[in-house]
This record gives sequence, structure tokens and C-alpha cells, in this order.
Amino acid sequence: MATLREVAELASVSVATASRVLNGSAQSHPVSRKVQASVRTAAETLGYTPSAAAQALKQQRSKIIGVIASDILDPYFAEMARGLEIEAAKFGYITILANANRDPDQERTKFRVLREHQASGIVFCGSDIEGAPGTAELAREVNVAVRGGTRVVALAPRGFDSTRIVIDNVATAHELTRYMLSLGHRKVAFMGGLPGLSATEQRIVGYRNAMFEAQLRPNVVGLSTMNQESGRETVAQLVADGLLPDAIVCTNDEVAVGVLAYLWSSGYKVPDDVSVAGIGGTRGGLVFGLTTMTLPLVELGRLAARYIATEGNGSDVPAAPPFELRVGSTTAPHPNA
Amino acid sequence: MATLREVAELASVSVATASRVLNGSAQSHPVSRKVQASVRTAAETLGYTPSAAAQALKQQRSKIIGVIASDILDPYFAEMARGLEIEAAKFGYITILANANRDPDQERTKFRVLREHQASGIVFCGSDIEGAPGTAELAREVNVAVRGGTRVVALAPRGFDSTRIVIDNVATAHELTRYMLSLGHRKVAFMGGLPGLSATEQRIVGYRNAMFEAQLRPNVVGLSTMNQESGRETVAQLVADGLLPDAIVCTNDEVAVGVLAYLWSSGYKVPDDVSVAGIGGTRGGLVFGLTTMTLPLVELGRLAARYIATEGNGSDVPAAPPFELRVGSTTAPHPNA
DNA sequence: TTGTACGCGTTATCAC
DNA sequence: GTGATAACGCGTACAA
Repeated sequence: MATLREVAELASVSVATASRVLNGSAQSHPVSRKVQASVRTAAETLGYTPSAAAQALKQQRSKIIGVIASDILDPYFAEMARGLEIEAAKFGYITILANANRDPDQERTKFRVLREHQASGIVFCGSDIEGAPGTAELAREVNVAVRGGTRVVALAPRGFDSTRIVIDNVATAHELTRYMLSLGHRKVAFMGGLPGLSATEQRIVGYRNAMFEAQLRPNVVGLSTMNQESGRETVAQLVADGLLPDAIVCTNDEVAVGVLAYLWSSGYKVPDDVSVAGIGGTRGGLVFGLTTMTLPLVELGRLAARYIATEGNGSDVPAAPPFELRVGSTTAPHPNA
Repeated sequence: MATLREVAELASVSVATASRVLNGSAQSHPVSRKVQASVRTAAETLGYTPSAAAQALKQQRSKIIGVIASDILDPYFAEMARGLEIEAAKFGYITILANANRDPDQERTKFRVLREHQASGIVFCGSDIEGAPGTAELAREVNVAVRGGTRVVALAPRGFDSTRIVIDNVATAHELTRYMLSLGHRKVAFMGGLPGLSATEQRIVGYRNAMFEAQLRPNVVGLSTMNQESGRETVAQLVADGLLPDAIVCTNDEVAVGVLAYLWSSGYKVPDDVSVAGIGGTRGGLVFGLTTMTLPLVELGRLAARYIATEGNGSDVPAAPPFELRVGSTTAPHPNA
């Protein structure tokens, strides 16, 4: 790795001049054209690459955004990560991606590593699990970091003092459930999610509220995991028990796709036999014409990246963009409606 | 951010001692129990976090693995990225994720940024596009880096001199096509992929070879993109033209799922009307019982991470693990067979 | 317009 | 066992 000094020597100038030409202050601190040219060619021939480590050390901050995702294989988080990466790149930032498996201890470990790398911001993509062991320690460490000047952004409900750019989970489920009811369905079930996961619990609240308002009994099923497989298994069980409802509100698109997979493969008609909808608006549901609450996931990532890159302070936190119902072909009015 | 010196002062020891206690050589360079304890408590109370930047600067290398993916939303790459992240973490490494959209220029930019951060290794997850502008420049820069000691690993066919841990794409498609033929299908089509993309071209070769061996005419369709939507559109067109084959070998699972989505939603029976299979073995196909060539994607990521973290040299490159046919419920013998 | 010199936080080499 | 101190590569006052 060629260093700045080597470049300077080859160009017969001082390191200061070389530095001014290659990194930054070429305008605020003028350098003659000739020297500029010779420095640049020297850098080119030597294949000079500035040391981000040295720069970070000197400037007390590095252009790094840390991303802590619950599961990078889940499209929900992958979309956020993508938005983060794209927007960060625009500002010359890079994203460091860490997986945490929804485990507070792992989150804490990753958080620490990210801080060690002087990340100027750290983004939590997933929500937390209420009362999970390690949550308190994580919160404590996050709060210390925040006070120390590290920008921390939560893109989902979190129990620590960070900047929040969060979608109203209660409202998403509430609105979606109301849509199902407006179609004339009465036996509307809510399916999937993780017990204790804030996002899940909030969506259930939204669903429950909508059901209560319609004076109907809520019915929450399959509260275990939230992937395609669990959607398939849960609906298979409902069918086996003869308890298939009129409509199913799924906690996310993954579960909904699992439901569709089972129903189609076993001869049921969607939406004739049952209406199905998800929450998220991720790519996975698109091809199936899934009705879903489209969430601005990529945009959430972008906002977080921009907030960090532009060194936002607590006062200029962007609001989460609105979500929107996307009516597909997996929902239809109830036959008796 | 508390520094080592602050910790040392609080503990009334020298920075040297503090360093020995907190980072590394506590054994090779003994420190008394008492001092160790006082240093640790001092670090704790100050919330000391070592500066990775300073360490990287001093040690001339940082525990960073750069990952350049073509599209993080594609499960194919997401699985690799996940394997990389998990294995890297085991060795105390972190992964920096960069998206490149299959654009050589973007790849080059990201590659450079990764080098600036002194990544000890950089992994390319996707294959290249033959003759794409910018490919030569990228290759040149990669080769410079490799000679400079940076470990570069390609997990897909690439035109530069890097370590390769690659699956035999020709064989995957060949084997899968042969399986379709063994079921008695004669009109077997190959669907999807990017024109010029090495992985696509190689799979087509495998497919063609198998068809030629059976003295059948190959039929490649939908060579445009390789996501679910393109699979849906392509098969819809086939149906509209009355050209639905006996069996479809898809370039990846995404395309295959798109095909299934269309067929199911429009009343076709899989595998009764047509057999469908994919390549990849990603999660997306699992819930549909998709027949697919299961590729060791996560494992590929792990191997790359381990190779870099253990500072492998050119002589101890691990071989790609074997792939395997997973027979699901989307393929069946031909009715006339 | 260019050069000199210091320090960012850490580790490693020497001395005690 | 422990403590000074010199680098690592860079940016930037301050001089010239």
C-alpha cells in the first residue's frame, strides 16, 4: 500500500501538499496546477490508496454507518439495509452490516464492535423483545454511546434513548384489519409473529382494536416465528382443524406467502375460499399479487443514512414516510356481503 | 470516547500496562492481578472502547472483510453474505457490505473504498458480465490489490486473478436437466438469466449439453432478468403463445417461484401440467416444495471468511462443497413415460 | 503557494 | 512486572 509520503517523494513535494491535492482542501487551500498534476500522476503510478484508518484517527470520526439487523435473510430487513447502503454511498459513507438474530447479547456485541470502528452512526433495523435478558445492558450501553456523540437510530420500536424513525405498527394492522372488515369478512384472524416482539405486539393491538370496534372476537394464531414456513404450517393446522377463517391478516409478507403456498398447493382458492393479506410490501409478495400494507422500508433506510451522514441532531429527525394499502388479488369481498 | 491514556491515568498505571491488560498480550507479557483488576474497573467506569482505527493504523491491517454483492435483496447473495458475516464474527472480523448492481464501475468504486479501509480481504459474491465496459479496469485494480497482499476471493466466475471458491455452474444445470429428462420429459426449456452474465451462460451450456446428449432441441427463454417477476412474465407469455413445455429448468429459484406463482394463480397444475425446477436452494423455494439444485451458498460465504481470517495463501484454497439435487413436489414423471 | 511539525490512540521495543 | 517512547499515515495550524 503506497502511502502519502511515498507519493509526495515521487512528486517531489511535501506530504502537506500531497494531502491537500488528494484529499479534500484543494479549494480552501490552493495548489498550483502543475503541482496538482504531478501529485496526481504520482498517486496514480503508485496506486495510492488513502488509509481510512489514519484519516479516522486524525479526524476523530470515520465515514462508517453500522447496521444491526435481526436477520439479513428476511426481506424486511434486507430492504432497509439496501436503502441504507445506497444512501450512505451517496455521502461517501459505507455500511457495516451485522447480524444479531434478535439476541440482545449479540446486539450488544455487535454494537460494541461497531463503536470500536468509530462508526458515526449505528442503526437498529429490528424491534426488540420485551423483557428479553440482556435488554437492559444493551440499553445502558446505547445510552452511553448516544451521550458520547454517536448517532443511534432505531427503525423499529426500541427501549432505549435513540433517534427513532418508526412506522406506526398499531395503525398498519388496524387499517388492514378494517379493510378486511369492510369487505364483509367477520371471521378475521391475525397470524404469525414473535411473542414479545414489540412490532408483533403492536400489530396485534391494532388488529384487536379494529375487531373490538366491530364487536367481533379477535383470533390470534401461529404466534411462534414469522417466516414462510411458519405461515404454511399454521394455516395447514387451521385447515386440519376445520377452523379456516374468512380472512387472514398476517404479521408480515413472509407469513402471508407461506399461507398462499399451502392453500394453492392443496387446492384452496384465494381469495374465493379465504382472503389473505400481509404487512410490509416486500418484493416477495408482489409476484403473488398479495394484498399488503406497503411500508417504506427502503426509504426508512435512506432517511437513517441521510440523518447520520448529514450529522443531524435530535431536532431535525425526519418523520417516517406514510404507509399505504396495496390491494392485490388475494383479497375479495365476502360471498355473503 | 474514553481513550487508553485516560484509563491508564485513572488506574494510575502507564498506557503500556493498560494496553497489555485490555488488548492482547496479557499472557505473553504478565501483569499482576491487582493492576489487572484496577485497569479493568477503570476501563469499565470510563466506558472504554478501543479505537479500531488506531489499532488498524498501528498493526497495518484491520479485521475487516469487504463484501461486494450484486444485489443484497437477492436471496442468492444474501445467503452468501450471511455465511460471511457469521463466520467472520467467529474470528473477530466484521463484514462491510457493499451493493454494486452488477455494474463494474460501481464494483470498482466499492472495491476502492474497501481497500481504503484496509480490509484484509474482499469477496465478490456475484459473477461478471462478459464484455461489460469497465471490466478491464476493475480487473487491473484487483490484480494490483492482490499483488499488494490483499486477499480477494471470488465466489462466482470472474475474469481477474483472485482466489476462487466457485460452484460448477455447467454441472448444476447439466445435472438438473438430465433429471428432467430422466422423468421422461422431452420438451424441456431453460428459463431466465442475464445475457452475458457468466453464471447464466455457464448454466445454459450445461442445459444445452444435456439436451444435445439426448438429441433434443434446446429452448432458452426469458433471457432478460432473473427475479420472480420475470419468471412470471415469461411463463405467462409461453402460455399465451401456447408454447408451454413439459418441463422448465429455471436459472434460479426466484424465477422458478415466479413461474409457480403464475401457474397456480391461473389454474395450472404443477407438476401435472408442467414440471418446474430452480437452481440455488434458497429459502424462497422451500415453502413451495420447489425441486432445485441446492447450492452451498452459506457455506461458500463461510469458507471465504475463514480463508481470509486465517490468512490463507494461494496454496490452501478450500474447494467448493458439493451441490445436491433436492427433489420437491414441483416435478413429476411425464404422463407418457 | 508550499513546507514544517505536531498529534490522533494504539502497540511494540526497549529500559528499569 | 512496569514504564517511557517511538512509530503507524494522515490532516492541519502555523511559518515561510
